[in-house]
This record gives sequence, C-alpha cells and structure tokens, in this order.
Amino acid sequence: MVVQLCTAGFFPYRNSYGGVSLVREGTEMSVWLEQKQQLIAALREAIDAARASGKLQVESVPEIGLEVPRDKQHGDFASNIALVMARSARKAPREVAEIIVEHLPQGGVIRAVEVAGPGFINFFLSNDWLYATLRAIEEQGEAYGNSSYGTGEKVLLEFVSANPVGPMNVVNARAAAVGDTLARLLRAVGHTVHTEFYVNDAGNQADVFARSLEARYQQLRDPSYPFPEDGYPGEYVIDLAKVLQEERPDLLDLPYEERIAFCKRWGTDQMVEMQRADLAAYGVEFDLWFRERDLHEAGALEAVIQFLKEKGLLFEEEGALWFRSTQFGDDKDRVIVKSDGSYTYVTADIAYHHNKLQRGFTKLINIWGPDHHGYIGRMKAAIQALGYGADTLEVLILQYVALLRDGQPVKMSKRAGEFITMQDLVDEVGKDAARFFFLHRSPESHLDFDLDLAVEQSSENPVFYVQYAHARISSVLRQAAEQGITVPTCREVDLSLLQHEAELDLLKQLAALPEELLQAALLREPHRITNYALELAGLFHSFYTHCHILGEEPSLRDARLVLVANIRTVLRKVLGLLGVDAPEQM
RNA sequence: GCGCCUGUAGCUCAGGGGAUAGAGCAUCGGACUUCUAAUCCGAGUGUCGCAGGUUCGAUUCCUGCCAGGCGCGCCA
Repeated sequence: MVVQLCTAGFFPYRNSYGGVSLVREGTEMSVWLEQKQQLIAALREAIDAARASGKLQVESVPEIGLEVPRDKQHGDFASNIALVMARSARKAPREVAEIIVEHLPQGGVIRAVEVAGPGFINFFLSNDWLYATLRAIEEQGEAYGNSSYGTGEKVLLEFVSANPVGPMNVVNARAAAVGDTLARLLRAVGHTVHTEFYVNDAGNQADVFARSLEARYQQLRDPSYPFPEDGYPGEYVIDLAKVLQEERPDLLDLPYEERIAFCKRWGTDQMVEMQRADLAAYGVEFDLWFRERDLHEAGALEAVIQFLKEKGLLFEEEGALWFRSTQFGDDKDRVIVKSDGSYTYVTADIAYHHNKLQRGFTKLINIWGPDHHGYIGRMKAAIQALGYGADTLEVLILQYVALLRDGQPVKMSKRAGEFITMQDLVDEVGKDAARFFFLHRSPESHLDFDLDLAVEQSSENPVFYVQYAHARISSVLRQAAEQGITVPTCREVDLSLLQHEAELDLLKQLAALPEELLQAALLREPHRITNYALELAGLFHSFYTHCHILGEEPSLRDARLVLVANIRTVLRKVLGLLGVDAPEQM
C-alpha cells in the first residue's frame, strides 16, 4: 500500500492491483477481485513468456493495471499494459499488445481477447464469474462485499463535535452523515472503528452559554434583568431556563459563581442530551461522548504540558507559554497557557489527542467543518510532538452547505438567532433524504442542498429512486409467496438462463461492490456508495421494464427470482451503509 | 498577503494519465388490458476556468494566473 500526502489528510490508497493484493492472505476474496487477479496473473505470465522468447525486450515489467472499460463494447476488463510498456520495449503499443496476446494462456474463463484502440488489451469473459457472484451474495448475505483489508488498524473517528451551547447546524448534519457512513464503511473493510463526539463543555463558549442561561433564568422573575452583550440570543436558552426553574427553583440561593458553575454543567448536559437525541433520530450514535471537562478534572492538560515541557518544546514569551509547533511544520507557534493563566482551546485538544493515542488507536480520523482547516497544521504538529507520525492524524474537511428554497439560497443569521438547524432540516425533509443528499456529493465539494427536491416524492428525488427499487423487488417477492412460489437457491436453478443484457449489466454491478466498498472506505469517499446505489437501482428499473419474472416459464422465473432477491440483499446492504431505510413498500 | 476547497452540458454534480468526456434535472418525443409508470425507451447539448510544462497521449499530474467560497486570535 502506498501512502500519499494530501493537504487535508492522508489517503492511503492507490490502484495497486499489480502484485499487491487488496485482500490479505487467508481471507475471503470476492469473485470480482479474484477474477482481476487471475487476469493480471495471466498477463504477467504472457509477458514473461514473451520476454523469455526474446520477442519482448524490457528490463522490468511495470505494475499491471486492469480496469473495467467505460464502454462495454471494449470487454469485461481491459489493460493498458502494452501502452505503458511500449517505450521501454521500443515497439509500437499495438505491436506490444499483439505479442502479449499471442503468449496469453489459452482457455479458461477468457472467451475472447482483442487488441483495440491505441493498444488496449480487451478481455471478454464467459459469464460464469458473474453467476458465481450470485452464489457469493446468497452465501454471505449482507456481509457480501466486506473484506478484511483493514485488519489491525484501530481507527478512532471523531466527528460532529458541535459545541454544547446551541442546536446543531446543517454542516453538523453533513458531518454526521459522512462520519457515520464512513465508520460503517471502514468496519465493512475490516477496520476496528470507534466513534467519538468531543463535547467542548469547558471553554469560553460554555461560560458564555452559562451566563446566558443564568440571565434568562433571572428574567423569568425580573424581565428587566440584563442579558449579557455577547450572550446567545436563541429561544432555546429561554426554554431551557424554564426547565431549570422547574428543576431548581432555589437556584438564586446560591452565590453567583456557584450558580454559573451549575448552569454551565447542567446546561451543557441538557444540550448534549438534545444533540444525542437529534443524532439518534438521524441514525447516528457514538461509541463515546467525550467530555472536555473530564480532561480538565483529570489534570490531563497539566500532564501534557509537562510532557511537552520535558521535551523542550515550550517557551515563555509576553507572559504566555507557547508550543513551538513551527518545529513540526506549523505556520506559527501556538499559545498553550495564556498570560492570564488560562488554557487555550488547542491545549485541551492536544490533551484529548494525547488521550486518544494512549488508548492505542493507530489512526485518528477527524471530520471538521470548513472553518477549521487552518487548525490542521497545529494538530499535526502536536501529534508529532507527542511522538507519533504526522500521518497518524487524518483530517477530512467538509465544505459549506447552502440550502436552496425555490432556487434561492436560504438566508441565515446566527446573530439574530435565525438559522435552520439540523433538526429543522430533518423535520422538513426526513432522515433518509437528508442523509442521502449529504452522501451524494464528495465531502470536499461545496454543497447546494435543494430543500424542494428533497421532499419531492417523485422520480426527481434520487433517494426515492433507490428505495423504490427495493420496494419493487419486495413486491415481486411478496406476490411470488402469495402464489406459493418460494425463492429458490442458486443451486436449484440454472443461472446460465440469465443472458439478457439487462441481467448481465446487473450482475456486473453486483460483482463490483467489493471494490467499490474498498475504494469508498480507503479514499474516505462515502459518496461513491450513494452513486453505486443509484446505478444499481437504475439497472434494476431498466431490467424490470424489459424482463418479466413471475409470468415467465418456471426455470427462467426461478433464475430471475434468485437474481432479484440478491439485488435486494445488496440494495439493503448499501442503503444500510448510508443509514437510509429500505422500505418493503412505498 | 498566506493557506484550504471549488471551477466539467442551461442547472445540480459524477468521473478521471489513455479508446467517441458521463448521470440526474430541465427541454422535446414515445411506452401502462401484463410482477408498483415514484418506472422505462429515444433525441440535442460541452474551448472539462485560462496559459504554460511533463508525457507516445492531459480534461485528469505539475506550475502560474483568473473567478467564487472559507479560513488565517493569548476565540472555540
């Protein structure tokens, strides 16, 4: 596996089919990957034979790539190896291709080979491997497509981590969808994944929130009581104050400082519970809600400062204590202890990441909003200062979300307390549409979220398109059951009856899932799965129009029943990864 | 000024060192006595932001520029 540096994180993936297996030894292989490996092996054999016979004179053989051509006229798989080797072989690409093809082992699954275009070698296979895919799905069920590629990697995935001082926004909703699905994907390819929400309940914002809550509480008795200038204006603080009054009518008996301390702890706890409930309704649950205040109470900040001090990475200037993060490539050094003796946000965050590392995670993935990208440098510096490689921390930066209504951006003003919260969004469009839309685009793209489209129950709405495919299959299977027809197993039917172009297209799409999953997980690109689901649904709808199932004579009917039952399994699986429901009827 | 993201069809966006660059929407035209027409089939649309470079080959990689978004605190 080759590791490449990207600015926003590390993407440890390359198309390394030649020589490097994508699945570890002794683990299950998908039909698809197995097929590719076989063809690559055949190509290597042919090239070696050609070299041995002197027809191909090259010093070394480059990595052999194999891809599915965009145009299926170009075969099931195609390799550009002849184009790559042409230079060192001092021959025209097509000539190299011809020589390789001459030496290819005969027979087997390869039905035909052709040299095409500038020198591609196109493989046309017999359909057996596609039918083998159906058997694999039948055996593995919704585990189909999973692999053990990531065995040994212990990932801590931190996402959302919204401040516990107000409702979550739409970027939080995007982060929740991306993070949750990424966690599911990483698990599917064999990583051990632990998810965390970091609760920033000890900083300035929590103090401001506590004073806002206290003021609202006071105002319940005395409307003229002054509200802090920098306070949080939202209605929710007033609602919270009312609850507080019910629970603690005696709060004013406490001295001011204790009252604020109580409001801070109680208030942030309330907000955390709200966030937890909102996220649960959205299908997102965390393994741990990590409290910043626990770090403070455990003395973790002092401990990590001591650690850095002993390494000689801290210095004093202008009354403050600084972390020499520039030593590890950061733009500037960072204040760790302010001149007033309090800590900065980064101090607690370093302590938190220290804590993560001490718990034995080998990979820390954080998903942040676009306003935090400037923070990557200092955190990577901190990770290195703590004695780990910069690659241990990987940061995914999500981009901004613009909500559109009637084609126009929805204006929001946080200052005026007017903005669409995550909960507003979910209430309006539903969990499924919200998640699907967020997972439809690549994480780093700026996203236009069309509210009108998301609620539309029509073909225009992609989430319904996929769900409808699942419902349609469910309906067929229901009717089959009503007619007393049970879905047979692969062994009981003649799969070779599946010859229609629409059927073969579907089988290829099913076969491609393991690799899609691996790519989506390793590239941290959940949207690949959304697109996969849309393609699979599209192929099914087309098949459904062109091919009948229950009306056909029994042998074909049974083969098609097996096909659609397995399509349904895969649709369930991918919708499950996306956190979207797979309805039996619509 | 520096950094990050984005720039592909009228719109929203996929894709990606190679074979005629894709989808959905929108537009136009077809398909329901037949397992859900929330569906399908067909038609048109492109200087892949601009300019260089690397390469047999660049829309893809590199550099510079232009445009839009977002950052650059002893805030979090």
